[in-house]
Amino acid sequence: MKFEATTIKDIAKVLQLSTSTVSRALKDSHEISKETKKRVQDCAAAMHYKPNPMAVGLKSRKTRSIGILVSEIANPFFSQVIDGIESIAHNKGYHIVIAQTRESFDRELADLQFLASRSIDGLLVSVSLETKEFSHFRQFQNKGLPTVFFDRTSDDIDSHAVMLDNFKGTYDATCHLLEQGYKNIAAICSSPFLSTTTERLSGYHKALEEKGIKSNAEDHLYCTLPGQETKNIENWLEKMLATTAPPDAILCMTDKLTIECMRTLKRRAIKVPDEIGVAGFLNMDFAELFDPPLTVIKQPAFEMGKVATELLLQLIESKRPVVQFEKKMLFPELVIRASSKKLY
Amino acid sequence: MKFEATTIKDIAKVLQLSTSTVSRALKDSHEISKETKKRVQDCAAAMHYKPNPMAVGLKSRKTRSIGILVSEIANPFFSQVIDGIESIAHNKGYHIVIAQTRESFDRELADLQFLASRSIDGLLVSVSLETKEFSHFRQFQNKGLPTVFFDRTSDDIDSHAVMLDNFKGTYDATCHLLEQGYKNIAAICSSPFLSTTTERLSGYHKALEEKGIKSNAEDHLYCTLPGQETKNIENWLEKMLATTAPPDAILCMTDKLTIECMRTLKRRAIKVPDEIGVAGFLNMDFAELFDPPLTVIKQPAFEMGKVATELLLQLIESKRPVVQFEKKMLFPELVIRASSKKLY
DNA sequence: TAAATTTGCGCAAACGTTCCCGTTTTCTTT
DNA sequence: AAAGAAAACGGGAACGTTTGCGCAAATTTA
Repeated sequence: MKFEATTIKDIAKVLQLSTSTVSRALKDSHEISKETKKRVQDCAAAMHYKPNPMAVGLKSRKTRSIGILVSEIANPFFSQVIDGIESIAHNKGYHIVIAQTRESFDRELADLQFLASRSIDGLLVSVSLETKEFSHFRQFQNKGLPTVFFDRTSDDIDSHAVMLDNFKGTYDATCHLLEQGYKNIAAICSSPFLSTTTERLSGYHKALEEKGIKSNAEDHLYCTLPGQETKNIENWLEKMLATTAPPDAILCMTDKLTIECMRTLKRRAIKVPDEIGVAGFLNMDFAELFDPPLTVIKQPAFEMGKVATELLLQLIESKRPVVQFEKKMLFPELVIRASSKKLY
Repeated sequence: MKFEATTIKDIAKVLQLSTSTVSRALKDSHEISKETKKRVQDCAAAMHYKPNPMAVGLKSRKTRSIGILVSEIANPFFSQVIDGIESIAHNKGYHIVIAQTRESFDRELADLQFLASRSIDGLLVSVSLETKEFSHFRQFQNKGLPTVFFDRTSDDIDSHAVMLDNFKGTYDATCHLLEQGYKNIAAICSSPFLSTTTERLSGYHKALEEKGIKSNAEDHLYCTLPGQETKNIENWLEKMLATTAPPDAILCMTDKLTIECMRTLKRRAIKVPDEIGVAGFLNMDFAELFDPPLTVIKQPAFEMGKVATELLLQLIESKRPVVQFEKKMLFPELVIRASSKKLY
């Protein structure tokens, strides 16, 4: 199947002009007369002329498209971020091209190659669960690929980044749980190699510390393997409940973990918040409809997508190499609901 | 910022060969000697050669990317579909390029232009809420753009399509509600111009008819305007509850409407299912965690994305124009939970 | 052993744009 | 009125690939 489209040549032939003149006329160049410009532009409109992006790209070495590398498109948080990215990109005339790593480092590597082989002008990345070092990104950055990290990022990479104030998120949530009177707050978190995890853990620890509570690391569950969350939580909970001082509250540090934690508690018929309090990250605007309504830490996901894209476009369109990088921080919102209200 | 990459020319220069030989050697052509091929391929690997997609695209008129046009990326149903699309596309070496209409016909038109101006090899579409006719798609199809519709589609378009058995979805759900003893089942649905809406309505009507119940159209709420769902449902519910025979159950015909309906009921402190039963479309795997656990019609969204993409790639890669079009139908799953269990 | 075929490679055009240089015509300037 | 400048346009190379054709050398066939 082929797709015939009008080119500059077609217009040139119809109007008895050269392709250079047509090209310039379409660009509203000063060295073309008013009348010729009008003729060309009218003709182009009539013939439904659209510049061939690949020809333009080949000349200009620009594609007007930006790549997105995330772990899972269907994760509501990421799809909200992508929504934000698209909204800015669309305004500025950029396409978005998406690849997902499914939390695999190998796929991250492959996708990066795939995207970076000059079919994108810039890259927006949230690294995979398995990613422990960033040399592959640095390599492409050094080759001139503008890159902005969001959500999951790292200190030892020189690049723009947009992230949540993760510390504040868990600090506030933990303080809230403590205020409610919970004494023994356990934590379920993702891979300890993720920046988000360490930041969230330290917010949690800080809050405990301030109350003179020392948290023992055995209370933490690290879900390092993607897809194993349910089983991990199940086993961990069993173990925790059997201890002499079982937790009276759980803080879940990612959306998926919050959901899976609630699911496990429900399956085991453990009442929330009666028997155990729950708070956690969750980026859905209907957490109020849960049983019980969930206390959540909400991220400005859409906003994060927008900010990251603005930074990236700024990078792409800058004339001279950028050496000063910005780290933008966005703020979480703690929405308190029944799941964390201690009943006396 | 520029992005230098090795080209075929560079390899040719290093190896003292012509570009044509290099090109052919990389394609494993039979008219190049074994040794030369090896030299070229080794050299290409060493220099990290990647073919320039735009140059290839310009020659071949293929981009190895497929466009996706949906109303909302962040809608969980669509993001699951996109997940399915990506999984197939990635395997076959295709990029995905996404645009969202935000339910606006004008944006649909603009995005279609944007995508179709030869930067994609094929298109996957779920039309906007406002779309009442399909001539714009037909126009691009006739120009040779392979197009596959999914979810929201139409009978009067000649193209592959993948859709849900919407009739079965609402028929089964309505039968279930009737079996539970609900007598007066109201319906909340989306725009009546959408294929999904009419099909879902007819499944609902058929089930009622079989029980000798005639449904009056005044019981239906049509949410035609995107973003107005909450207000519409609020007003409609108020009106309905004031009638002499208020509904004892509600069937919600899209994910968003199900959520908004539950939210409204909760806000008005109407007990489900005690005062009113609820069932509806919802594509989240944690509907069990709602209060009450929700009876839902689940769509195989991931599967839908996969099937649609397979059809599209088949279309793209077919030698001769395809004239026989397939309509594939996928089946919904009714998951019965507490929200629709009538209490006696 | 001469003719025919095969093997292996290079030349150059093409894909649709852009842009650096001309070249011609018209308009200023002195 | 002659010279210079500006205005308006065309020629053609280049971006990185692919591919039909041509051509020499090596190999097979009669």
